[in-house]
Amino acid sequence: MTKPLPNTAYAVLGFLTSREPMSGYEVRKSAENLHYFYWSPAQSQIYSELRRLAAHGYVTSELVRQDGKPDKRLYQITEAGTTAFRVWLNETPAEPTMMKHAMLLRLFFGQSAEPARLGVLLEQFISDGEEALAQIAIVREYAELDPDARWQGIVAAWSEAHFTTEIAFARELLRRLADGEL
Amino acid sequence: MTKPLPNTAYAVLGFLTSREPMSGYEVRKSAENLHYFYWSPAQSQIYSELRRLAAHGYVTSELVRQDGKPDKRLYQITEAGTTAFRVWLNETPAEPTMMKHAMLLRLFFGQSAEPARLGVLLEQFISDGEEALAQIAIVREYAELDPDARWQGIVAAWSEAHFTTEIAFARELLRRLADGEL
DNA sequence: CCAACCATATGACAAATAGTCATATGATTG
DNA sequence: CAATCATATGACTATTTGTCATATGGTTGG
Repeated sequence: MTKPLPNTAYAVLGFLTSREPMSGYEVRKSAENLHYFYWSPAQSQIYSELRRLAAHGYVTSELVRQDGKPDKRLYQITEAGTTAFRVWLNETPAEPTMMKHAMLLRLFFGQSAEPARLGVLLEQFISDGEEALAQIAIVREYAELDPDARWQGIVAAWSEAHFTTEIAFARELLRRLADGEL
Repeated sequence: MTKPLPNTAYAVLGFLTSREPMSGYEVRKSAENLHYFYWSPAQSQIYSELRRLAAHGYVTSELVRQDGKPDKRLYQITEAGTTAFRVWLNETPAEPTMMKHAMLLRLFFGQSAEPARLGVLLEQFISDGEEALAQIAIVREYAELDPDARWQGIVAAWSEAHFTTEIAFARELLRRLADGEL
C-alpha cells in the first residue's frame, strides 16, 4: 500500500467524485462548504493538491482554452482515484477532531483578564455564532430539497447543533459575569 | 506596534504568567491541558516558541544544572511579556474557531460510502467521545476544588457540553442508520 | 543483576498547512 | 473610464505538525 495522503487530498478527491471534470477554481468554490467543520480558511494550495493527486495518478488533467475568460485546467478522477477515495472513506478510522478554539483559549486564562473585556469578547463570539447559524441554515434548507445532498444536510444540521451549544454556553457565562459570579 | 505573534506564543506566555520560572518541559506538560479545545498536541516546538519569545524580549532564560537529571533552561516572563499577554487577552478579538472534524468530513461524502461502514466509524467516534468526556470530567472536578482554577473548570465544562452534543448527534445518526432511514 | 522502560530534558529536521501576494482576462458598475 | 468583481492559476513564506535523535538517571520485572 502506498503511503496515505492527508485528508485534504481526499476532500478534493471527494468533490471530483461527484461532479465530474472540475477546474481548481470550481473545487475551491465547493470547498467553501467545508468551512464550518473542516478546513477553516483559504486554499490557494488546492492547486498544489490537484498537482499532487495527478502525480499519484488519482486524477488526469486537460487544458481548456476559453475566450472571455482565462484558460483553465480541468481535472477528472481516475479509476485508481475512485478506489483510493472509497478506501479512505470506508476503511480509514476518523482522526480525533482537532480544534483551535481561540475563545476558549482566552477563557482558559480568564483569571488574568478583566471580566468586562471578557464580556465584550463573549458578545462578539455570540454574534459571530449567530451569523454562522444563519449561513448554515441556508445550506441545510437547500439540502433538504435535494435528495443527492442528503448528507450535506445532515452535516449542516450537526454543525447547527454545535453552534447552538456554543452560543448557549457563551450566554450562560455572560449571565454569570453580569451577576458578578465570576 | 510590533507584528502580533501567533496564538501559540500567547498560550505559552500565559503559562509563564502564572507559575513563574518554568522549563520547556514543564510548559509542555501544562499545555496538555489545552488538548481538547486548542492545540491538538505536538510540541517539540514549544522549545522554538520559547526561543522566539526570548528573541522578542518577552521572556528571559537561565541555564540550570541539575544532577540526577539533564540540565534544563528556566524561562521567566518579563514586564514586556506580561504586557503583551494582557493586551492579547483583553484587546484582541478571538479568531473564529477552526475545526478539523474528520468524522464530519467523511459524513459529508456519505453518499459515496457504505452505510454499514459509516456505522462502524460512528461507533468509534462515540466511544472516543466518551473517553474524552471521562478525561475532562476529571479536570473539571479537580478545578472545582481550587479557586485559582475557576476558569479552567469553566473551560472544562464547556468542553463537556461540546462532546455531549457530539455524542448525542452521532447516536441519533446511528439510530437512523439502523432504521434504514439513510 | 541487568535489560527494558519511564521521566526528565532539549532540539533537528521534514512534511503539511495556512496565508499573502502576484498575475492575467474580461465583464460590470458607479 | 476607473474601480471592482469573477474567473483562473500559481509562487513564496511563515507556521504548525510530526517524527526522530540525543542524553541522563531512576524504576521495575524476569
